[in-house]
Amino acid sequence: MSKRKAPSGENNPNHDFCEFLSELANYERNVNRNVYKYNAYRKAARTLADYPTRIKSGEEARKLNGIGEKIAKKIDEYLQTGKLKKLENIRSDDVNVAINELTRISGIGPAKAKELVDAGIKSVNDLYKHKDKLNHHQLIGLRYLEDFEKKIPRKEIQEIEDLIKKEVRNVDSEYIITICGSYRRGKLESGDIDVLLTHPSYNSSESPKKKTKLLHDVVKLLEKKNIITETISLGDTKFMGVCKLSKNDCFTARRLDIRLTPHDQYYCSVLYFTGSDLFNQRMRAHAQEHGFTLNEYSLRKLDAAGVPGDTLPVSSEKDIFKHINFPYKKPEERDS
DNA sequence: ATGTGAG
DNA sequence: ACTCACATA
Repeated sequence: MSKRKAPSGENNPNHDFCEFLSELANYERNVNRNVYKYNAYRKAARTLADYPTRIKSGEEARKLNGIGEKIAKKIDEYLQTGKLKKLENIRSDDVNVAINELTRISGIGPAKAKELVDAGIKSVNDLYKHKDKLNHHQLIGLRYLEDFEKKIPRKEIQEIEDLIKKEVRNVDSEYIITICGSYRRGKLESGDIDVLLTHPSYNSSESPKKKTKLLHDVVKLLEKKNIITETISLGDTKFMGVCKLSKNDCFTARRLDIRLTPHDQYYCSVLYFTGSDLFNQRMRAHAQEHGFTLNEYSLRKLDAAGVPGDTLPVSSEKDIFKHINFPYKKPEERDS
């Protein structure tokens, strides 16, 4: 789940068009490394996803933003034959197949995958023989490929949450910890564990000295307690790595991210990282319409010229909803 | 420093 | 949009 999937609208009348456009988009990005075509297909897919009724012809689609002659033709072909010749070719293109397999590994994106395929490395199996071509992140991705593709049961995240909170607060009871993502939205399983961390002593105006220690101390502690087992990357504000419920091998390795945010920005961050992506998009649009700008860090009023002013005081998620006059939604209600 | 890739 | 790793200058 750590890899982004296409923003395809679920229950819209043009869902199947969106699907094939997004598959074409990925092909252009991954295999041909053509971001312009990639963006063009994505834009067309977005347009169709927002279109309220079923498209009946290429001609009808042609009138829409981002859809020109070529895509209109594909829509006609798809409507008439139920498939796309180009897509059939792509699906049987072994370079495409190889790239899609290699990008399953955390740390391998389209560029690295292409590089590997060009060097004759075309499968996960081949990778074991060419570990010298991989960096630290990718080696971990390869080692834990099986584990990382497994969903994490809610119960397990709950246990990890309790464990992390207990150990961290035992050292400094003022740390504030929230696990965000789909877990916070009440889902029964998640792709990874996204921990948000803050401390009342750390504000956005603060010296940059303090933060360095705050995150690093937590990471060190969780390593000592054998909760964190691997570090993929560690900066002053973001940790990416691996955790296990116990040091025994019988537990699955899980992707764990910890981000440290200033206390005064905490609730904007919690809101943002709880998602869903679609909900965030909707909420930001609403904020815009009511003369505000909302991001991961702050909520600010826009002046007449649309320039952001002072940051509004926020000491809970509800404050944010209240400020922009958006009906409060519990995390469980934020799937769309 | 700066750019690129990845999440 | 932004953070971190890594390569290259």
